[in-house]
Formats: sequence, C-alpha cells, structure tokens
Amino acid sequence: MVADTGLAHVAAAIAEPARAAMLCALLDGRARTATELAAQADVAASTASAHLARLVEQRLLQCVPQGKHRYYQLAGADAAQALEALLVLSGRPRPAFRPATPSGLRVARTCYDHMAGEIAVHLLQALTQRRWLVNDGDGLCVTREGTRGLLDWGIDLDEVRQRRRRFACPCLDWSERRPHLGGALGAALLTLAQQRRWVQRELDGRALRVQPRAWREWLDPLEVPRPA
DNA sequence: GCCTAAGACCCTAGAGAACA
DNA sequence: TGTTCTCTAGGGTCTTAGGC
Repeated sequence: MVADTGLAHVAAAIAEPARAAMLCALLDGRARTATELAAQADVAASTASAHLARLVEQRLLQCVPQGKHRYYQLAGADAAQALEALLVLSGRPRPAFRPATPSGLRVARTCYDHMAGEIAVHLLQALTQRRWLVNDGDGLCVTREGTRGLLDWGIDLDEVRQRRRRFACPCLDWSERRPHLGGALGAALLTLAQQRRWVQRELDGRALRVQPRAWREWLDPLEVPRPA
C-alpha cells in the first residue's frame, strides 16, 4: 500500500490546535486579518503568521492583501466541507461570527467615496446575481443588462468611465469581510443614492441612514435583505 | 511550537503641482 | 476653481530570523 503523503500533509496542517481554531473562525465564509486570527487562536502574531503560511501552502486558505492588511479566507468549498465534516465528527458546534463594528456603521456607511456596510455587500451580491456586473478577473464590468438597469437609475456609464480612476472593483468590507462595490461606479452609486434621498449622511461621521423610500424604490426590487 | 526584536510593506494625511 | 495626481513623513500591521 502506498501512503498518500498529500492527505497526511493536509491532515497534519489541520491537526494543530491553533490552526484548527483559525480554520473554524473562517467557516462563516468571511475573511479575517492575521492579527484577528492570532487572537482567535490565542497565539502571538508571529506564530499565527507561520501557521497561516502553512495553511496557504496546503491550499486550505487563500490570502487577499488589501492595503496594510492581509485578509485570509477559506480557499474554497472543498476546504469548508472538510472542516464541516470534522466538526460533525468532533461533536462541536459551528462558531458564529460576531462583528465588533458599531451597529450604526455596520448597516450602511461610506468607505472613502462609495457605500459600504451590510446593505452595500448585499447590493453587490444582488447586482452580480442578476448579472448586471461580472468579474473579469481584473475588476468588475457591466453587462448589457447592467447598462440598461443603471441607465434606468440615471447613471451615465460613459461619464463614469471618463473619470481618471478604476471603473469598478470589489472592495473588501471592513465589517462584513465580504466585498462591496468600489471604484468610480461605486462612487456614482453613492452620489445617486444621496441625490434621490435614498440615503442620508449622519451629521457626526461616516454612517448613512437608509430611508424607507430606498427600500421601496431601490433595494426591495433587487431583493436586498433588510438588516436584522 | 512559541516568543522577541527588527525590518519590510503599505496606508493615511498633508502639501504642492498638474489638469480639465 | 475644483479635482486629481504625486511625493513625503509618520505610524500600524505583518513577516522573518534567531533563540528558548
């Protein structure tokens, strides 16, 4: 019988308690920084860095550099399924995600000049599910359906494309740890939402107040779920 | 396997220049 | 005139090396 060294290496990577804690913390599909995962596993940042490198090497995790942070997330459905199966065998419940962000900022806020937060993340999901936006590997591009839909909202894509910046890109959300819409199109969307009074800036910061008409005219038709 | 120390990396903020 | 770009300094995060 020939030993499957690949299986042994992957199993050994999962078997260490600190690495197992990090993997379990990522089971909800969100990304986390090395510092957060170090706290989760109760080890020093340098130790976590070594563990994370090994998990990336074994293709259990993937690393997404964003600014000065490096966000880690499960590499794919296979890794998540394997961990779920091991959790069932161990008899331990799946850990829940507890965001540390204040609720006012978590629901809707600005990220530089575009919209971020729970609603912005669901909005990008809705736009990609409806195939208004597709990821071409180098960013997001608008489909024919998307061009029609955005024009109906009053967004002139030719004008947006002329701006001297990236057209549209996924921007990892600080509180949700999933992408929202960034770039010139994200900025145009926030401008539109403010012009139509769908959202209103709070006086004392980045938080946005989502008005009832935003749900009626904009978010409900896209089946964006309402925050709990 | 873990920790400390040091260095690399990259963001933010401010100021000045270039452009429409 | 307002916006965008570029450069620089300061500071936070992450990785690596060396030792326990």
